Amino acid sequence: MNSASQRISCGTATPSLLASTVTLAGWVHRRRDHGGIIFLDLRDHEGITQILIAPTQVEVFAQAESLRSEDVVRIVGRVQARPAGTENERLSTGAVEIAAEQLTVLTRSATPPFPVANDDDIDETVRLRYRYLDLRRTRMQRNLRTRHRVIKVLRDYFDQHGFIEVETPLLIKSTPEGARDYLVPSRIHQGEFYALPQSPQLLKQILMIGGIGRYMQIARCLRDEDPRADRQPEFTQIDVEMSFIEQEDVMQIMEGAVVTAWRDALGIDIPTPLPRLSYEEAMRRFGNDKPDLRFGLELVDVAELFADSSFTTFRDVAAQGAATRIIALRYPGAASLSRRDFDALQERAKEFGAKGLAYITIGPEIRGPIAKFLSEQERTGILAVTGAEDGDAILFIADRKNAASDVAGRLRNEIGERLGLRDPARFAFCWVVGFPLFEHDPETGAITFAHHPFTAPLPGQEAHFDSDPLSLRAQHYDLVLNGFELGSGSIRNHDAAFQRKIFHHLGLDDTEIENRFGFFTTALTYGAPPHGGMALGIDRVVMLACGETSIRDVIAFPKNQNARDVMMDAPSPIPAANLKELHITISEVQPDQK
RNA sequence: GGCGUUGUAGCUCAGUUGGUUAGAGCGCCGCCCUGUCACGGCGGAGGUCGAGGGUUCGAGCCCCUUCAACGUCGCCA
Repeated sequence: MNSASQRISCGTATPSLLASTVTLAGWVHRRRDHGGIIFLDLRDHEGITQILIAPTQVEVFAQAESLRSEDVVRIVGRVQARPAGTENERLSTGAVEIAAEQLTVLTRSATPPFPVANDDDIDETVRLRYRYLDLRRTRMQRNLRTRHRVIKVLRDYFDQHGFIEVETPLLIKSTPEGARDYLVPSRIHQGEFYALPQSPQLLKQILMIGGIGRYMQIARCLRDEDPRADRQPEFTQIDVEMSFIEQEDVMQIMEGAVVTAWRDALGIDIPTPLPRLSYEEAMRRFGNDKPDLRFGLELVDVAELFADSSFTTFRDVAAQGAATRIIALRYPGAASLSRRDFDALQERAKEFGAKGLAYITIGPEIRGPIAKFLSEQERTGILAVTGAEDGDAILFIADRKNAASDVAGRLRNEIGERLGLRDPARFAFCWVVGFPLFEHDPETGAITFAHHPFTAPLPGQEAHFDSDPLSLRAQHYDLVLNGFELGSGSIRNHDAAFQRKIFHHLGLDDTEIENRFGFFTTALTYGAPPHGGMALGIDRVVMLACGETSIRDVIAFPKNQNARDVMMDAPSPIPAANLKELHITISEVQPDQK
């Protein structure tokens, strides 16, 4: 290498370097070979610089002719202004080019299976198999850098607010509630298993008992459940816990965290305070405990309009009062949809769990299968409460309260999607508070916790604790963005006896409590401070910040929807000797498996 | 586990009512080209039509089974 040359990156070739000799290295982004002259676009993590290979440089020219996409080269050359009229305004380095004097091929690349030089959509399996090539592309470079900046800003924010980062172990005890655990067999202890943490929940609470005061961690969490676009077997939370605080304190800190992240990492100002909705209100207006507030189209209760209706289906539902809902949902512009379209919409509603979907269309006349049942008074009332206009359709969902809300909420999101109202460049945050403490498990009918069993109820409900547990509200708060739950938190029970009472409500006897949570209930007896916290799903935060629709696009090495790493091919069988050492025998292997 | 969509060249896709030898663009290989920047021109190679079975004189196309990817429901304290 020329010792007199200055090392620069492919993103920093500027006119200030004119006439100096520089060294730069990178990947061959593109080669434009004109026969008598060759242009190389050289790329590294900072940008692209054009290299000029002149025919007078005989040896360099001969080597450049052999270059192919993604070969790795080092160039020594002089920075020169591009001839007038040949500047490239789309490149930050487009005013200059490097006239190559030396060219060293550092590595040859095999022909890439897909183009690295653009962000065209490629089958995701292929992207993941060759993830190192995908990571070179602009999209993943940008996403991972955004991810870094968001995490960096959050770490700094919590540091400035007196939090310290504490690492918690990955090999912990299985506590078989909630999600399925990933298990790790113990070699030393035959037949025993560690679990990988679904979250550091109990550990961070014990850190509070340990006097840490303000804890945060960029924490990896592992749950053995089926992946989705917004769920991975392993994912990252920014996990927070605080002592001697109340719900409002945690919400203020976390609100500040996301607003700071958007401002300092993304350059976007989010108006504060963030809107707050009660759980009841969210379900009533949006049919969802994570409402997408980028658009209106709110759910409208119309049961009272049908109290004396000749449409008996609705009248019967309305007669059941508060246990049921009849919801009207405006679908702007849908009056022109065909019968087929509405049939498809009804199918969709049934997929969402609806028993049926009634609808009318608004125009000079009100039409639709149920129109003939509607009195003039009902028609007027419906138009008034929904605000529907000519050209709209109105959908009706009538069912038990929770089912109707849920179906209508899903339909609302679907309509918002169809109408293009879910603009990824808009960020509509909100808090949802006042969740129930307990709920019915729809399968067993038993009482289960709505969030987790360590959540404290709102104070002042003692009178109902035993008589009507389902009426209890929790000190539990969710942060929601654009219809995604970004994070969930609560004030925790810090009284050992009360925590035990909660466990009893959930059907655990003292022996089970001792076996599963004994270490924790014991810790609570030694002066646990009042405490609470929250965790934000970083992958979802960054996904939305990047305008992506899958968290796989903001994770360097994600699993596919079958929980498989297709680059490494994991999971994979292991040698019998390893199994033996772990005291494991495989009881059955399906014959079609490899 | 259920449902939906998709599966054709390395990549992105087209392929009519079932009908001769399955196509395009990009990429790849060769030749030409001195100011391009998605350089251009000429030529060429490249296919288990996801897999298996069936119907048919004949299947990329129709039927059955199956696999995979993505989306979704269940699931995700």
